[in-house]
Formats: sequence, C-alpha cells, structure tokens
Amino acid sequence: MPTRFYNTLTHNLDEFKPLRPGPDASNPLVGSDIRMYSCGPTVYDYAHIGNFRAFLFADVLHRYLAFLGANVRQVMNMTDVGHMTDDQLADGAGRDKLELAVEKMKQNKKSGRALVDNPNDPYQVAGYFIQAFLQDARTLGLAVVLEHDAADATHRENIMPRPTQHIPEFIALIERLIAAGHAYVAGDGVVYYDVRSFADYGRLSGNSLERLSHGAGGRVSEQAAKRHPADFFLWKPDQTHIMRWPSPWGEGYPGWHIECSAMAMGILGESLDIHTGGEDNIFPHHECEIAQSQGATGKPFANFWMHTRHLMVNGEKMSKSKGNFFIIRDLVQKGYDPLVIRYALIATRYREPMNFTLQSLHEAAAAIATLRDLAQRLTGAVAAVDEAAGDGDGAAHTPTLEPGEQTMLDEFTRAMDDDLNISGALAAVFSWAGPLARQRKFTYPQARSALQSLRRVDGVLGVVFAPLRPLPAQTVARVNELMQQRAAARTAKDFAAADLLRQQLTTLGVEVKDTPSGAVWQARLAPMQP
RNA sequence: GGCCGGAUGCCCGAGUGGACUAAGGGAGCGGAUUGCAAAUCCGCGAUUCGUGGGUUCGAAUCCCACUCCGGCCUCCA
Repeated sequence: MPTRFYNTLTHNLDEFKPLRPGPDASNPLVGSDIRMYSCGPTVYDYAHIGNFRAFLFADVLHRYLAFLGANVRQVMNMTDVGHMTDDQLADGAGRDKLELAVEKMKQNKKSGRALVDNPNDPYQVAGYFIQAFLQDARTLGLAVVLEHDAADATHRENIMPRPTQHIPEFIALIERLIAAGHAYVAGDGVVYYDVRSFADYGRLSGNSLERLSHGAGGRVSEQAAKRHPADFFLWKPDQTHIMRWPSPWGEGYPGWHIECSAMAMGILGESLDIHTGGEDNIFPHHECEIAQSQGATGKPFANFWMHTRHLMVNGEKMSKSKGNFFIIRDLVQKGYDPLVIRYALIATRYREPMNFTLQSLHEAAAAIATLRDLAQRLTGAVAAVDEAAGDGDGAAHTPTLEPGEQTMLDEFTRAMDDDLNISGALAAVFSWAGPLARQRKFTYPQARSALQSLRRVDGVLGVVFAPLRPLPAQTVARVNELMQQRAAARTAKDFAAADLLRQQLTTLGVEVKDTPSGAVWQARLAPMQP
C-alpha cells in the first residue's frame, strides 16, 4: 500500500513520492533523500501546547518517513524578527511583537523578575525565548531539535535557522523578484509583491484575487501606493523600527513571508518535498511563500503542503484573552512528564480538530506506562541472558519476528501510510503489547525480538525509551528517606503509617510498588488528580 | 456573506458499502490476589453510530434535508 498524505495544494490524498528517490524503484522511499521545511515558532513569547501540536505533527511525519527508510532533512526556523500585531499587516503598519516583548521584559525587570540582562535589546529578548523553546522542544523529543543539539555551531544555523542571520539572502531574493517583474518599489518606498503577476496566487488556499478584494473581511488594506489591495510588502524602509538592516531600498526590515522562502530554498534547495505548518499558515503565509519562491525560480516550491488543525482547550478555542492556553513548563511544573504531553498531543490525528484537557494527559500517562513497563521487563529479560552468555549486546542472536509482531508492524505501517492515522497505528501497538505485557515470563528470543519491534515503533512515537524527566536531587533524598520509614512501618505491620507515607511519596511525584524483593519507586508520569 | 471540517459507548477516538456480534486507550463496575494499601490478573459494558428521509439484497460507511459544534477568509501553530 502506498504512503499517502493529504496535500493542501491539491485538496487531495496524494501518494507521497520523494523528489530524490532511493535506488529501489519498487520502494523509492528506502534510501531516499527527503527535504522538509516546517514553519517554526516565533520567539517573542513561550510556545504553547497549540504551537507544539504543530511542531509535534511535523516531528511524527519526520520520524515516520525515517521509519520507512528515508533519509530526512528537516529544517525548522525560529522567527526572531518581530511580526506586526494589528491587522494592517500587508503593509507592515502596527506595533511589532518583539517590541512588545521588549516592553514586557522591561516591566518584568522593574518588578524584579529579570529574565535577560538588557531588556532593551531585542536580540537578548529573542535569545531568551529561543533557549526556552529549545529546552521545551528537547524534552518533548522533537527530532529536529535533537539534531540541532548534536550538530556543531556552524551547522546549527542550517537546521534551525534564525531570520536575523539571513538578511542578505532575503535582500537577494527580493532583488530577484523585482528583476523578474514580480515585485515593485511603490511610491511610498516600500517594496511590494505584485500578486497579479503570479497566476497561481490563491491556489493553495482556494482564494481568488476577486474574493480577496471583496471578501466580507474587507481587511485587505486599500492603500494607494499598492497596485492591488492583496499586494504584500517584502521590504519596508523604516528608520525607527526596533530591528533594522541596510538594504538597496533604505534601512528597514523584511516582510514576514520572505524569511521562509529564502531560508528554505537557501538551505534545502529550490524544490522541497514537504512544507508543514498550522492550518492558519495556509493563508496568507504559505500562499505568499509560494508566490515568492516560484516567482523567483519558476520551479515548484514544495511538492506537498501539509497543515495541522488547531487545538482546542476544554472545548473552546484557545486564546490568550480567555487564558485557556498552557505552556509546557507550567504543565511540567504541575507534575506531568513532558513525554505525557508529547503522547497526548500526537495521539489525535493531525488533521482532526483536537480538544486538549488535563484528563487527556492522564489517559496519556496510563497508556505510556503500559508500554514503558513492558519495555523495562523485556530489557531486563534480554540483559540477564546476554550477561550470562558474556554476549554484551546479544549480537550472536538474530531475532526472528513472531507472527503477532509482524502483524503489528504491518498494521502500524498501514495506518500511518493512510495520512498518518496514528489512532489506528496505536491500536495496532496496544493490541500486540497488551497481551504480551500480561505474560509473566518471556523466552529470550521472544523478548529480544519484541524489544526490537517496540524500538522500531517508538522511533516514531518517541515515548517509550526516552528518559523521564529526572527528579531533583533533594527530592530523591527525601524519597529514599520516606521509603525507609515506610519499609520499617510495614515490617512493624503498622499499615496505617505505611499508607500515610505512600501518600506523602505520591505528593512528591513518586509511585511505590511493593515487590517480593521489597518496595521500589519510580517517578510518576502525572500527578494524582487532573 | 464566502469557503472548509466534524457529530460513534461515561470520556478520548478508529472504522468510508458485506469479516461491525463497531478497534484501541482511559474511567467505571463485579471478582481473584494483597495488608482491609499500591500494582497486577480475570470478567462486564454501544443491538447502535447527531435527527429525519432516501439509494441498496445489505449503510456508521453513499445521497438529500435539518440540528448542533468548530475552523478559515485578519495576527495566531
């Protein structure tokens, strides 16, 4: 069965064929070289779970293509030039978000909560939120961030580029567009993209220039300087802007679509396999990216455009005014392991609207625990035999897949091939893992083989073998203390005291299990109550 | 106003014409085990798929109408 994804560009479920296929024509994904670009975070605030749903969708896509044997190169930008805040965006009027972030930082400094040394410096403010983002993304297991971490400093900019480091490329692309007749310098000195010069403008979003000019929104600004109301700016000269750079059109700042076109093409080449983002990116951002890139190169910019649906919280649209949004560090603070958040956010198929609740985190914790316990027991069973045989990694044994295991992998693949139907894929995993986990003992070949298969699917899921968030050292010390007290209480048959101690341990985020060889504890994946 | 999704058990969520006597996860209930604990194990749970029509030998799955929910058209993933 072919791998098919929903392509926003064609409004259709299309078979995914890599632009640079592998050597085997019957299975071109194996050994293929896939280039994907994902619209990343803006870094003038903490990313919230809605943002991360989109990044995690791209991550699951990345990991699944790798699961199929592809070599995936994913680039994700971190937007460190501000975007305008009010609705005059096509012209670049309005307050810059980074500027607002700078002001917020100044307020924090006054109130004694200094996050950066110099809150007047937008680069420091952006730098702070970049680090915060990387930290959150790392704990959630975003492969692109792990690759970024592993790379040396010079290569990092090619994995998670920042617009402020690529301004000359933006200028070069704008010059190219002017030369090609797709952009013009208007009477107000601003460089605009001429949407009427690009016949396909509107194809991605299903908009037409006609509708855009007469839409009930009516927000497409009428401005005399522009040739068409939908024309959007590429460069705006502005001596007073918080971040500005010299350019042929005067000192100023770039438009907010040009960064993705320039960086994606500069790093990955002029034609990409896949471009991802949230559904709100479809128009105008991605529409404008296509116009810019294809206007300059005449080549298709991206073969597949994939977009994730928005996240709702407790049945309502997430919005700052309602205050119903979560950021990762707050949830972690409440006692949820980041892997639980990861699972909850990926367990609903990316193209379905998803409702996030704290209850969903608890369900995720329970689901993960089953798989993690199984993995632990399988690992133990394998390690015991390998050690006894003096065969450190068990290399002498070639695991053969058990029939049920092959079925699981086949069903997992079939579901994921169907536009990343992760619910179906998870059902396959649990149908196999559930009965297996109920077995008291494993034979060595069985455990070894099962472990390998679990590792394979977890290459996509990323929640089974990744380490949990470590508990602070002082918590661990306290836990050990309470564990000893509890053991003593149980020996004395003072079960009331033992249960009270268990309660205290639970509050510390620890789960206690009594085994024949004594009590053991492990960090809880989620707090007791939502 | 235009465009686009969705409605499946207590909750989340697969399933797109016959193997659906509706996957999987969570919560619940009954039992086993245990310390009257935690964990674990066994068992139970939608005759029904928003409502009403229609097509068909056969529909959760196709068509029509209606109701409700959500999204986009403007920043936001």
